[in-house]
Amino acid sequence: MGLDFDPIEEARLNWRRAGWGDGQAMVAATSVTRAHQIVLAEINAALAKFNLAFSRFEVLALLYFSRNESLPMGKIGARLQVHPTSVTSLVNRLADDGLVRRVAHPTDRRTTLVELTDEGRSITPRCAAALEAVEFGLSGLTAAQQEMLSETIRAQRRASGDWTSADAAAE
Amino acid sequence: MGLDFDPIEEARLNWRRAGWGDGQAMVAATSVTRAHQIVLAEINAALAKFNLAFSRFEVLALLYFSRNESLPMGKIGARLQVHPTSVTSLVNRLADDGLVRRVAHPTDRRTTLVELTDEGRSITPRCAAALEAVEFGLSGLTAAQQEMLSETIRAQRRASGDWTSADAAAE
DNA sequence: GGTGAATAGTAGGAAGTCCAACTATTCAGC
DNA sequence: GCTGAATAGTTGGACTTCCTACTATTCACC
Repeated sequence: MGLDFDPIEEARLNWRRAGWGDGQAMVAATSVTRAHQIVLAEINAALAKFNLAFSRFEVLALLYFSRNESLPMGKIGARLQVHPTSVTSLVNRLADDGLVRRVAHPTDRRTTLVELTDEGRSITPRCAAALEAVEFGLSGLTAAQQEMLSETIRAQRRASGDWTSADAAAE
Repeated sequence: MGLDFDPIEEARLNWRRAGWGDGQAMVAATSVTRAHQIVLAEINAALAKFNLAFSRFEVLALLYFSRNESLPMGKIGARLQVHPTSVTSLVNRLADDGLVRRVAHPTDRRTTLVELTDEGRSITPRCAAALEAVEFGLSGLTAAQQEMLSETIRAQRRASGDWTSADAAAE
């Protein structure tokens, strides 16, 4: 906020001056970190009136989209790519707020299903509208820039093995 | 891991199907979140042997680059764009590990200076080399892609007021 | 020069994330 | 069918982040 220069550009100059490299990867990684910070802050501000944070909304949206509005904990973690303990924590808080409930799996007693409550089902589209209204914190970018950002990161995600290119059989 | 489809592309389809919008901003924001997750995980893995996390390395690098290898807490927060309480927490842990120390400001008794210890000074370039070796977790991208990513995010950062374009007076 | 606003930093608390360790359940193979 | 490996979740702890106070100090202005 109070700076009169781009701090990341400054870091690149310092990095080069120290002979640590061209600073390109450093700048890219730092930019990603900062972009995440910006996006998360604006998203959370938009969701504050619903008493939600982005990660919790992601769980609600995932359930909303799924066939029976219910999914096992593990599936949620795999889809959102978060740690099992994070899923436990998120579902705990969502359940505290009455937006989801835990249900026993009919055949596998190891598995816990999470399903939307009526309140969860009703709040989810309203949250989505609030997020669309602020363009997920990315209103500083044109549609083309948003697209380019997504595509570039997609290359990185593919390289990181986020998914296998659909030649393989189903799980 | 484990998925045979791109979960973000899947989310875009669901988003459209529900009539919530074109999903472009959602995909971009989700991509940024995931990119941050990937980058942070790889960076932290590279720094694990130094018992550091990225945010702590950022503090060390900033001090390393500054004139007297010391800065006020507040300046650190402004440069790294993190909350004052985060700076307190980071400096606490760096000080616990003997990499920095707190020093009283000579004239302003409100201010606390943070300066590198000998150990901090010696570890910093070695961490930088470790990060360059893994390209900050972005080795899945070409140099051109890294550059494009940085430039696109730069537009968002400018729109978010990360800095004022050097026309304004100093702070 | 004394009062009130601004500034610098810290403390306590909530949330999110990860890890390691643990319980419970299911499955595989002899 | 029994034993051991694999799977599903949870618990407790560490770390990072932010927020809302709060203390201490400095500055601005009457």
